[in-house]
Amino acid sequence: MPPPRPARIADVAAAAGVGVGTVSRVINGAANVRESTRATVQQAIERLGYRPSHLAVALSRGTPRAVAIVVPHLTSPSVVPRLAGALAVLSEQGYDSVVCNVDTPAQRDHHLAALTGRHRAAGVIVVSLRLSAAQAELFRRSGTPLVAIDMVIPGVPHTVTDDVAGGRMATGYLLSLGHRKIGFVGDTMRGAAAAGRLLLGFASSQRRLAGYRQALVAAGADQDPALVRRGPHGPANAEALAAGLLALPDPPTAIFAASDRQAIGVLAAADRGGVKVPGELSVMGFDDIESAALMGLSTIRQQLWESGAEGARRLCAVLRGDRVVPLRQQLSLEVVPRSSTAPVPGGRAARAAGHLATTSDSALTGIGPQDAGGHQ
Amino acid sequence: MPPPRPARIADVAAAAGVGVGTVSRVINGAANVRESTRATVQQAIERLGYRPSHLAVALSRGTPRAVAIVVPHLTSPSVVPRLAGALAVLSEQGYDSVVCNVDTPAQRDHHLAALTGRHRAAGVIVVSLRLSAAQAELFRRSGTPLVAIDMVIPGVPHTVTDDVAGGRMATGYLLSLGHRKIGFVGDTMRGAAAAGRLLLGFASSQRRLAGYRQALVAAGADQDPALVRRGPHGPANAEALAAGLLALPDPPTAIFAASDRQAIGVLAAADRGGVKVPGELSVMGFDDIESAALMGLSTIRQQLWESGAEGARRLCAVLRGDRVVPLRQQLSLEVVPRSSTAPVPGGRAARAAGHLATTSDSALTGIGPQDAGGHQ
DNA sequence: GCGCGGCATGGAACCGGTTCCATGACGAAC
DNA sequence: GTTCGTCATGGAACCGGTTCCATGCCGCGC
Repeated sequence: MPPPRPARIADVAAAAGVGVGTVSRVINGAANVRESTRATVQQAIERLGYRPSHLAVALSRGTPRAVAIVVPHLTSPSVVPRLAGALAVLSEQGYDSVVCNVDTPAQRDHHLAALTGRHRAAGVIVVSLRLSAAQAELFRRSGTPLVAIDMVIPGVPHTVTDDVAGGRMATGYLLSLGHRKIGFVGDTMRGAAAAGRLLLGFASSQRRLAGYRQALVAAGADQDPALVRRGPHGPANAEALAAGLLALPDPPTAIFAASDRQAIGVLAAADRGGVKVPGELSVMGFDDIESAALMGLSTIRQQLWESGAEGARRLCAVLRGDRVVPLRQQLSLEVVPRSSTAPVPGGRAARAAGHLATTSDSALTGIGPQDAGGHQ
Repeated sequence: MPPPRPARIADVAAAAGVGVGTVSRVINGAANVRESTRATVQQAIERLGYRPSHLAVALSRGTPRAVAIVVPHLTSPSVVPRLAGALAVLSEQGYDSVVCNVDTPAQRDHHLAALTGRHRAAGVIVVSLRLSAAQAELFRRSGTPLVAIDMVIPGVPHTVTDDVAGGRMATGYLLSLGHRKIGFVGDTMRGAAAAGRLLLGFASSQRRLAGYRQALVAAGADQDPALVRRGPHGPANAEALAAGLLALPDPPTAIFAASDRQAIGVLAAADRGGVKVPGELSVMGFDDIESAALMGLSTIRQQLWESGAEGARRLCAVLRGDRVVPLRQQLSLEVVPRSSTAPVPGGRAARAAGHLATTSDSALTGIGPQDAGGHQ
């Protein structure tokens, strides 16, 4: 039988007539090896078809060459680009990426506990997941480097966006089109928890709502509590919420949904109710997931792919031993006008629309409790 | 400092006053350990906060507890559910899942070569990716178990669907609604390769086209080559292709797109051209991705999540040492009628629509070169 | 009372690398 | 010619578990 037993480093050493240390140096490209020796060893490696054991290397070096990424609700469209961005960077840096998908709190706790185990992962990236103090402490004590994406964890490098500013931008854009009665559709914590879903999106929904309110206040526009509808996450629920808004005696002329998925539910409600978009109703989403472009949905673009890539880059920096400062990294947002928004029927305004369309309004961005930083 | 050095098994043994072998037995729940000893060791483990080294365990046992999943174009909506299904099963079975996203042939080759390395992965799942003979041979020789999803690889367990039958079902459904001029929009290999994209979707597009043709022949319907349009993958391209169909002097009353993403492009073209769906044009997709439901797109449902889960289950079976027979596992398809299809305007027919709507037509399924098997 | 089987146990060998230290050869400087 | 430094090299120790084998103790049967 040709491959009775895979060759190990000692076999190569014997075949090349050298010591194991020399073979190791050749493999790792160490400097102090005579050229002729290197060639001899190289030949022996090829002749025996030798491949180093990934496990043995990792064990000797004392650290696995794999990082784990914990994501909630993998099927949710906004997390996929984040994951893809992280995978691209990690792959390029030579790391294996262990992906942990999490749909329930139990799964989250299970994976987080497991990942703090010894020699489990060189580092961990968590996406959109809140950690309990105990869990964060577990990471600290186990010495497993941690970075967060779309979630603030004290003492941990995190890559986020300013959702409050985003809420202001979306609402400000609608205001600039002349809309004054602007509805909001988003999700609640309570409903989300009751449905067994994690807090994915909740925190951001809450902050985007805050931005919505700030923009309305700043513009002196109508702030009718009846125009704010919140319920469990998901397009189907959003559709029901939007239907409620459209059934009002004096319905809004525009709706800002806290996410593109929910905005798609709003579009469905409009379609079902015979309300023309954007003729009678403007709809604004958030995230700029792939479907948004396909459906012509106006939205706030969030750098999803880039957020994953940046998180991964920062983790790699930590793994190299670099200090990552500042901990907070904030990616910018951008208004993306498409065909779901239009000036309010019969209204004036729409003067600043062209301006707002292609860049984030720095004046608006500057308002509020959160800093509006750039990259790094 | 409290944690100067993580405890290892020898420390536990010393603390408990036993040998390392005994500690190992306690950890792994071996039978021959006196109860009092077990308790002592257990206490020592907890007192020292001992956690076994994942790497050392894997190295000793001779196999990593991780499997790799190679997927093309992670951002493509149809692969995400497949991945999620596989992750769910693997996680439940206690495996780490290393995800390799592949966007170019070079990346594919790189990952496949790496994964055959020694102690790299306990097994590998490839999704929608063709392997060269050399690559398949590499897996065989390296002894790395391999299973395929949505791709036939000789000698390797694979979980697939009958795309030809699916093409027949989609076209047959449109025929049952009375449509006779039915267009096809799909992708080509040439265009895909030119764009640097992999063969993702191409092979299935080709087979779905074959089913389309079979159904037309069987129904004695119009088979105009001008109604078949193929180009690079992606909704934007599909939109252009569909626009071409709609601009024909005698345009089709229905279009079958080889995938939901392309169908969404068709919908966009209809929208842009002022063609009412389903009033003037019926549109049929394939896959049943999440967006399809949101947009009311009629489609052929493929069990995407389940395909990933089944592939993972079969890999686990191989890893347990079970023989997996037969190699081919075929998942069923289903017509999902939504609001993008309607009886042809002014037509009779639509008699069998209700029937076809909820179940695959077994008569149609039986035709053609491929077997129509069930699960397992 | 003695021999034997079985069970709990200790510990060495092993998984397959990396790394550090000791060694020997060689050239340069004195 | 001798000594010292440098460089290539061999090989043992180590990473942290699992596993197998030898050992000792015990109880049982004769």
